Amino acid sequence: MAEKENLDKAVCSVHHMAVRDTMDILNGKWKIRIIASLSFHKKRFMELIADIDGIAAKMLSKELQELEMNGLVTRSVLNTKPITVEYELTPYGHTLKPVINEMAAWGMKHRKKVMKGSALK
Amino acid sequence: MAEKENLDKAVCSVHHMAVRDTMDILNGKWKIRIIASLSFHKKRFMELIADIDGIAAKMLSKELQELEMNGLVTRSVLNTKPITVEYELTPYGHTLKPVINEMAAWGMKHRKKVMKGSALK
DNA sequence: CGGCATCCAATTCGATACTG
DNA sequence: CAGTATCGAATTGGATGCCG
Repeated sequence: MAEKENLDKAVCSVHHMAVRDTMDILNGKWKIRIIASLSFHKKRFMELIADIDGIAAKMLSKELQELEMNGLVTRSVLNTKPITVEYELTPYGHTLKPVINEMAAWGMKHRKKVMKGSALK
Repeated sequence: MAEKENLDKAVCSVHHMAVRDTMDILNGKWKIRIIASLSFHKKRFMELIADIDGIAAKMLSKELQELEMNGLVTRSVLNTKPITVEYELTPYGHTLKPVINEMAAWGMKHRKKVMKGSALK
């Protein structure tokens, strides 16, 4: 029984450490939203600004760089004039889709409660 | 084809809005970690502090209050001396488990890359 | 268009000290 | 033990100007 308890603790601990690792990659206010926005199509800088309401260009730029450094997003500069830049999820970035999809599913299910919750603020 | 494109945009938009709603509830640096920590057992304030390494008492207190306001967590004061306070996920809070579990699954799969990524910083 | 640099305001975060 | 108060630091945000 003490063993079972220890196993229990170990499972819980591993689980929580894994969540922490994921959150380390997805740190910052906007990363999850950026990945969600890119999970269907590649997008240009301006499209991301329009899609992610509330984000400032400075923050988008900064968090895109961090995502790129972590290998989740690629940045492609196209030879147009004026310049065009496309951001796209890498295959590695796409592995986050199940996470994003669960979030979207939860958000849709609990939309009403979310509204109520935000009204309480 | 134009219709298909519009449908595409609509699906994408709804998906992204749902993610935004979820992130509105889970705003702040620590909420997901707190919920992950509570997803197995109810815990006391000090246990949460110990479990979520790096969090300050002030932030834990603040984010727990927000989670409580949004109906995700309950706070119970026990008549012991000194006082004991237990935090527990509500049934509503438990509906976030699939989200947390996906995060944990991703973190475990990509642990090596996460390490590499953090080394790059 | 897609940024970066700068300055400044607002918000968030964290360490320490203190209370019931 | 479970917080709150306070202060200072860090992060975030907006506005503007500039550049290729």
